[in-house]
Amino acid sequence: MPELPEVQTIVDQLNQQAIVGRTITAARVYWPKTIASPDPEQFCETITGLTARKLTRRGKFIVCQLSKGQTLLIHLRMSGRLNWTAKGNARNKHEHVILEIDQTHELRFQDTRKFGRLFLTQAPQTILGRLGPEPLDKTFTGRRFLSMLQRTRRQIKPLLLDQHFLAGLGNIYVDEALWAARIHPLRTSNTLTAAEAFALHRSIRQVLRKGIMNMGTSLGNGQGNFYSANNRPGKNADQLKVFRRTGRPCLRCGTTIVRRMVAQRSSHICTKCQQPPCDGKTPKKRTTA
DNA sequence: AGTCTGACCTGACTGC
DNA sequence: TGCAGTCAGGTCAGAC
Repeated sequence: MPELPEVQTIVDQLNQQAIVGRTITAARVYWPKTIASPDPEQFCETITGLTARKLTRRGKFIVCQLSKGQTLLIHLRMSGRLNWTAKGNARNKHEHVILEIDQTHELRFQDTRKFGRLFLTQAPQTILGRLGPEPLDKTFTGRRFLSMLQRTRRQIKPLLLDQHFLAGLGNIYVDEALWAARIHPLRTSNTLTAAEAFALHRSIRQVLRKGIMNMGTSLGNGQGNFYSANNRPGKNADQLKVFRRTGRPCLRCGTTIVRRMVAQRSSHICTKCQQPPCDGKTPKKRTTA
């Protein structure tokens, strides 16, 4: 669930906790599969005693540069959270990794669905290097995006979800960006006009910036919902124009928003604002939620 | 080259 | 009230 704005929110808050300069004084792993590499025992042994040098984000990864050339990469996947807490508070059953900080605090990796992964590595580029450009980076220009779109003939929605193509977008912000740019999720990437590509480029950056400003999107109250490191939900849900608005009127034209499956992902579309491609293909119908 | 499926997991929700 | 079935914001490997 956490996409770029949610991950950025967590990174910003952990930086406010002044995590940089602090030392990991112990590590415990309760669900071994959470540690992608090295093996959990080696992970605990290596990370203990290391000091945080810098905390940043790349795509949906939280990147924590540590002393001795080590880097901790955290991917939250669907339901991962980081809890910052005083040492010694009772562990909840979904907290799978605990890093003790300066013997006084704990950074806990909580993950209900257990899809999230932690990597401790001296070569983070072997993982991060496979990611596409950062959508909010200065070098990600409209022209560059246009040329990226022209190099392939994939459906635009799964393409935008592909982290190797562009890093950081997930289902929510892709639906929002496509709606804002009036582009149907089934359009083939290389059929977008330059004007459409520029509009989509603009809308991607806008929805992400707004998501960050609102400190992420939280939907409902479930276990998998987004909560920041301070245990606060994001405020972006009210700002969503199309995602999970099935059956309600489009905020631009009043047409009823529909939900369709596109590349096995639920997609929310205004069929008037977002004209389907003219190749005769009809999207698979799906019951509305 | 692009698309699709299943796997990884638990909890929330729906319908009977 | 309880149970079974379905679905969910992500990513990857492997088959076609």
